Amino acid sequence: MGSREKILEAAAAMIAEDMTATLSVRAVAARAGVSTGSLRFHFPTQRALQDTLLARIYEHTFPDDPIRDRSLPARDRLVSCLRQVLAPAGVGEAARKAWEQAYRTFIAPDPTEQVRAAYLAHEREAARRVEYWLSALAAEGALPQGDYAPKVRFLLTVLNGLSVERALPADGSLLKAETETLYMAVDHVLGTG
Amino acid sequence: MGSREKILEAAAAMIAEDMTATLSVRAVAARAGVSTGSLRFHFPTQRALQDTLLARIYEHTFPDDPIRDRSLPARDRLVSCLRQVLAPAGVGEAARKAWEQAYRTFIAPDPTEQVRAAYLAHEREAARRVEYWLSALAAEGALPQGDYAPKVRFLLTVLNGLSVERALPADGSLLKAETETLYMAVDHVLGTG
DNA sequence: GTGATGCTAGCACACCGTGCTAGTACGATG
DNA sequence: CATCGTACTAGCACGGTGTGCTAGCATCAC
Repeated sequence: MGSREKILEAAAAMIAEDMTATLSVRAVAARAGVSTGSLRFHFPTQRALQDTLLARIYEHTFPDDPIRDRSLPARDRLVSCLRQVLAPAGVGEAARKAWEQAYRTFIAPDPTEQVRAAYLAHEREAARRVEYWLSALAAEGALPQGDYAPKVRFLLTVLNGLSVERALPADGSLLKAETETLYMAVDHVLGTG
Repeated sequence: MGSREKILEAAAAMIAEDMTATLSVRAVAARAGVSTGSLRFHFPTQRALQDTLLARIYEHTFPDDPIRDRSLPARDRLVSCLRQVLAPAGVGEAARKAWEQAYRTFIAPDPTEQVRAAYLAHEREAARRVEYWLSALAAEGALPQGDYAPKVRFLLTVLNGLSVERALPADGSLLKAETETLYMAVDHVLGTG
């Protein structure tokens, strides 16, 4: 097995064991039984490693991803994927229950290291998914390539806002407002607004 | 001037110059002309610095109606105004307390008509302020006139997301992420992105 | 043989946040 | 006056991060 493959396998294993793993150069290299220099050769930047790994993971789990269905405009696909992230937030009564759960686990208790780690795992997982979608759309030219981190954070913030608004009382049509807001956020990220 | 004040002033200056600045321990200490140990004494963790600075910014920048001050770009003014809405959300421990309050009053209880009305009053008040700012900016041509409702809802959703993220554990720089996200939202609304 | 190329190993550098210790200024207390 | 405790400052050390660089080792073409 080539070094490149050993590296990817080690990194995947580390991610699988602990979702909050940071995948540092030295840790991955050691785990793979490879030198840092070798890792650097195959993945010139740490970002490259993360990207390749991310693509590999999602390629494996979601062979036919809606993000790749080119029969729809990019913005529609991204919105649909974001809704997927939003889905566990529930609606109506379920949304309130979901927020009760979230509040009790992440906000109410003192932020011990354990609480922090648990939440950051959730957050990072969501970020990974969003980042993957953005990179997939960037591959087909729907948005410029580069550092997606700010855009990812932006979208996650919008999702957080929408999810809390699902638990709060609302006056008008939640669906319409939510859809409009989602498209605004997506249009900004894709530059299609 | 005390060290603590010098540190906060230096950090504020660095943020003002470049909103994407990272505010590392040594950079801030050097800029303030104090040692890293001294900085550590006043702010035991880097997160503490960020939180106090954020709080300082919010309490310090309270011009009565900055939206009409044409000496600043429209986007800066709008961001500054939105921060005003975000201010009651608090920072750090206060943010968690604030969310406890919000949760207990608006999410936890069954949404009786009274609860609904109370929340909607808040929401409408916030919406009114945002809409006022948008119309003021539209009057000077910073954005097209028309129906601001979708844009207002969009901005309020972003603010909701940011406020809940203040109460949740965070890994990186809250200040930087929050500023970037605010500017993204504002740039989209103003079409300046 | 002689290079050129692909890959590996490993060190060096410049950062980062944080812990720790020695030292200084100063007011309260004996 | 002397002494102690407290508030503060300075600065180093440690372990962590990503990245650049050089030297070495195969393997193939000529």
